[in-house]
Amino acid sequence: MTNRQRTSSPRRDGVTTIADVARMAGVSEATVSRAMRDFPQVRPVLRERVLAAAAELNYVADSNASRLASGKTRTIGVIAPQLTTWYVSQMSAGLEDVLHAAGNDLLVSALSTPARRQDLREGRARFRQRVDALVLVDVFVGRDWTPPPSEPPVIVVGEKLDSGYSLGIDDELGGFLATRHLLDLGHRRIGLVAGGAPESDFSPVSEFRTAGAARALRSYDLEPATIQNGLFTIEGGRAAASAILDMSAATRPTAIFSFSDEMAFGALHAIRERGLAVPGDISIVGFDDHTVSESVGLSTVRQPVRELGRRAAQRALLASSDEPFGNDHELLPIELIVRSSTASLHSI
Amino acid sequence: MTNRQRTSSPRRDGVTTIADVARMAGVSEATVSRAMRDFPQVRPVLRERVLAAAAELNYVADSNASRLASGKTRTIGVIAPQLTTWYVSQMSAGLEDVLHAAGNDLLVSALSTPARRQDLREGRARFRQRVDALVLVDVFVGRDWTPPPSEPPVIVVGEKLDSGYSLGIDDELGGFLATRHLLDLGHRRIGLVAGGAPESDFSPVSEFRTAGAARALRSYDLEPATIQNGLFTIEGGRAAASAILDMSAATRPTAIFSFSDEMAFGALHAIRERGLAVPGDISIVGFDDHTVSESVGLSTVRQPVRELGRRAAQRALLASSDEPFGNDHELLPIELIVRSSTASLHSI
DNA sequence: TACGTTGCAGAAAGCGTTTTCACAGATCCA
DNA sequence: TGGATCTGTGAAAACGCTTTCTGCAACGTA
Repeated sequence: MTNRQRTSSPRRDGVTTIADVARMAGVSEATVSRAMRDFPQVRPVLRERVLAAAAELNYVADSNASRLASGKTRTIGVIAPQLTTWYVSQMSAGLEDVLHAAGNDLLVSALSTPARRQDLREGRARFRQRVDALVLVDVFVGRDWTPPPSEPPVIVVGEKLDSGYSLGIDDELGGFLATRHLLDLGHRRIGLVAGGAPESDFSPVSEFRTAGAARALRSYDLEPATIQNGLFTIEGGRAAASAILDMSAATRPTAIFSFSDEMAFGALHAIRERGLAVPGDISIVGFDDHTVSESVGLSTVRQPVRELGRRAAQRALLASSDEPFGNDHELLPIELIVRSSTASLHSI
Repeated sequence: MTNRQRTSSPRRDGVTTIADVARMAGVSEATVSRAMRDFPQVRPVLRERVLAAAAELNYVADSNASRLASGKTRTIGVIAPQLTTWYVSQMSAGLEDVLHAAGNDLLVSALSTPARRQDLREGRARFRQRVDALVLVDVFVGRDWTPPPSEPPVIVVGEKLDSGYSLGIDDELGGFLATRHLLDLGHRRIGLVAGGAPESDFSPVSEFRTAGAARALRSYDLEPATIQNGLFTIEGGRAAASAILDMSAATRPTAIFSFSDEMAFGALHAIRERGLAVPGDISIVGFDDHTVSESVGLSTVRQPVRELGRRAAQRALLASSDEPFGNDHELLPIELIVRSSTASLHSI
């Protein structure tokens, strides 16, 4: 009965601590700590002994204790307006792909309410000291925003930042490609279904895609026939499309460019509800290349969302180590995918 | 120059600690801790002073330190085979709904590789001492599985457990409803698109839905025309449907019951690829009521996934406090939604 | 007046790691 | 052969909280 010192009253039942391993391996706690983390200065013999003991006892370092001692959480946080969109779930999967492989964890948080800025502040507060880095998906901070010091480094996805690290795609180009495709097919009255928060302006992403669309239209001396806010939701897309279909026959677009596939799905619904056919009566092109877009034959602009997530995670990992981590805006390629939802105007 | 004691060298720059607040409010750290957590035994005057100081200094307790001291993480973990399915992302959203409101965090992890059991063990190990409770979504542990002690309590979604807490829907009933709907429409050759891991058996969920389908068919002295494994993915659904469509005209089903809407989307694609029409040439009913199912007019069995997530979160919260937390299997209601992908056989 | 109580607040002892610091022994160089 | 430089290890000091324990007043109660 010699153990009465530290082994006396563990709070949670049989959790083994570093002390147990040290005792079993006959070394100090410090050596266990070093051996477990593959530090070079521990002799192979001892390392083996420690690892064996750890395995035997099924020991895993308490992450909270190690965080407290080291200042590293091995956790990356992701903040997004909502978790249910296809875009965000793909992104999370991409993040998880690389974080898991690197032994890091993913902490997610939604900014459900509309008061974006405030929530972001709140979101960051909740994550402060909890994560090594933060990935902001689709939460638009304003390009002049600069991450405050004494807070975890931030990776912004979907918006270009003046300073700091951001990544995304060339939205202007995407808008251009989709619109030119429609123009190439002979369409001249083109309606846009853009997106943004309910009562606020369109999101920066929308602005850029709109600009791209406008550029394409300009070469024909045209303007968008109408721009509706589809809120980047299926239901919103349906409402937006309804509004477009309600236009008088003379002005009603013959083609719709929806800034997300999900909104396009809603639009498809609205179109079918009225007994109209796609692409017979109206063409529609989306954006994203949603997983089900191929199934429903939706033409779209593909963006590599999961890959975006992977890159963001790599960057976050980099930022969380103390690597020099410069300002940059990384752009991933996009691609127009033509399926059966768009057709030549003259074939009607 | 009186402060040289503990204030000397903070590791991360200007992070304010409880000591700062204590000093500013002129009380002890213990009192700050108590005041911040609304403990009753601190005088209102002091509480005010503390809260004011904390606000002034923008103080937030370091969660790792408090976890270490208290043994509570205020974090719930969720483990799922993959993050990209609609089902899982809805579930996560539901979890987040209530966790966020309760001031808890959500830690997510995917079990990407096929070796389920092993991964689960690994997943749990990674989460050990990191979360107060674990939610297992769609990872099938076997109904006789019982959570090991000295690990966080587990909530299982989608599988009924003999002991422990689980919740889900009545899958057998769901299978029955979908199949009877098809039978009511006059279909007699019905193909099933079930799901499970690539090389393994069908998942328990699939087994139950199959049983329900069999029960419905039995009243007509029938059996499923075929059962294909669609892997619960869109692509898998497409392949499964292709296999079905390749059957000889005499045996080919006139209707398909797909165990998930996503697989049904894939099936729709396969059907359209062959120039066949839905529901003209073949009827199809799905399962889930995926967000885009309404848009594409897919008949389906709706299950309240997000609500399932909310319940799971509530239960996880309960389990993480030391509430008595009995064994139970909670069932949420499901509902057949008839849209335009199913039609009477005789109308063909 | 003396003696429990009770209510509040501070001191201090953890919580389980990591990391600095000190140190013994081995190795090196002149 | 003596000092100087390495190497590998352990002791002990953080890390920033929570919680127990202790103690001082103020309050009945006898």
